[in-house]
Amino acid sequence: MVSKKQEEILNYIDKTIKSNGYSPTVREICEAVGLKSTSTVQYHLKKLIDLGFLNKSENISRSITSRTVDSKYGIPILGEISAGQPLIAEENYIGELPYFGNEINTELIALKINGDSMIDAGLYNDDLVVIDKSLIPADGDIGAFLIHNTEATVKYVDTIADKRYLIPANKNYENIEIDENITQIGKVVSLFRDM
Amino acid sequence: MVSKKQEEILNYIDKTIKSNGYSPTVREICEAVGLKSTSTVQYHLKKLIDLGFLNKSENISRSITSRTVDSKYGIPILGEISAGQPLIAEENYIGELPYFGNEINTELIALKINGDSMIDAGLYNDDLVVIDKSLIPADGDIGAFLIHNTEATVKYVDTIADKRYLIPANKNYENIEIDENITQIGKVVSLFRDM
DNA sequence: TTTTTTGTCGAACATATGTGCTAATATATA
DNA sequence: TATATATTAGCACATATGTTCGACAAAAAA
Repeated sequence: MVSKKQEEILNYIDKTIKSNGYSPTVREICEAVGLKSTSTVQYHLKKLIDLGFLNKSENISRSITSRTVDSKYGIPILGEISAGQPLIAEENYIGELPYFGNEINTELIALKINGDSMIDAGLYNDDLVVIDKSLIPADGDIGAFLIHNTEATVKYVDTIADKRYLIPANKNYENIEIDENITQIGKVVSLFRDM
Repeated sequence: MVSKKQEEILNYIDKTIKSNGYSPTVREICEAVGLKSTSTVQYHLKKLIDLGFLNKSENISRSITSRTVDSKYGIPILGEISAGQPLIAEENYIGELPYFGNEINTELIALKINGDSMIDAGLYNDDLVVIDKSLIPADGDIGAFLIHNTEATVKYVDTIADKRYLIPANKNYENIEIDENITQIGKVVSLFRDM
């Protein structure tokens, strides 16, 4: 879906916005990722925008904004995960949560808790959890996972008798063994609740 | 130190960065604050930069960054409440939480939950609750209160037999009748948890 | 193999945008 | 009142920057 070059461009844009506070120009991207024509960059930019990774205003310089970044502009909140789509696709995006940690991290997304399977861990229905995709949930941690590539869930992780399980914090739910149907999204690092 | 026009410019820049994700051009500022010459804007910009309110890279479009844009909308986080001090005294201030609403509200403060008296309501030790001082907690709401003007506490509020009580969400704690020793701070509107 | 898709380049164009200079007018200060 | 300081305007210039079009090669699909 996203080619190597496009990922490279995405990373450069994110990095630039983070360190400078404003986005790079087409020509700067050109130079940075080793392309010789600005129109090649335009070509990739258009794709990245169509995929929902970037936003841009027409004819306005340095107007690229990135959803995979960032601190001041918020953590993307994802709703229903659509199968096949990249996690941060336009379709899934339902809002934004301000970043409130200390370090800058481009790997943060937020998911809305659905149901009460984690209620004994203090995660309530409609709570928003922030997930760091760069962290792997260890035993005892709460992690976010994708089941069958479509449904997102948040559970404890633990190892029981050499097998790893998703463990709900509610006696009415069963443990789920982690197999090839389950993809790891990241570790839950914080929680936001609106009352 | 900062003239009216400069404050206006500062506000416009902050607003633009916040809503668009990138800073305005000199000409956009010009238009927005009702000036007719770009050089006048340059003049004010230079001052604001010298005063440390803004940052800017030379010859680079839309490269203005603002230092006030972050802190301006932050919610003060209060630690131990000191007796006698006003609630938002310097002494109590232990940090800042980014603002996440749409309108600007100066009536928001954040408190750190201490203990487990509200654990059955999903408020855990060390959670941060955001309190809107302009809202009065109604029966059934969770509110923040000051006991003996020194100790802050977060509890349910309810009326039992014509008397109002602070009600913990934990069977190991007792209800507290609201009397003259208890001052109301405001209503708890949201929650943050760092894991 | 032929066709389609994808990625790349170069050049030209239009305009968006920062900057510098000069002058005029207000406002404050001596 | 005379002098300095702060604010504003107008204009012109250089260049930073987004966009478009045509061409071409490599990779993938048919």
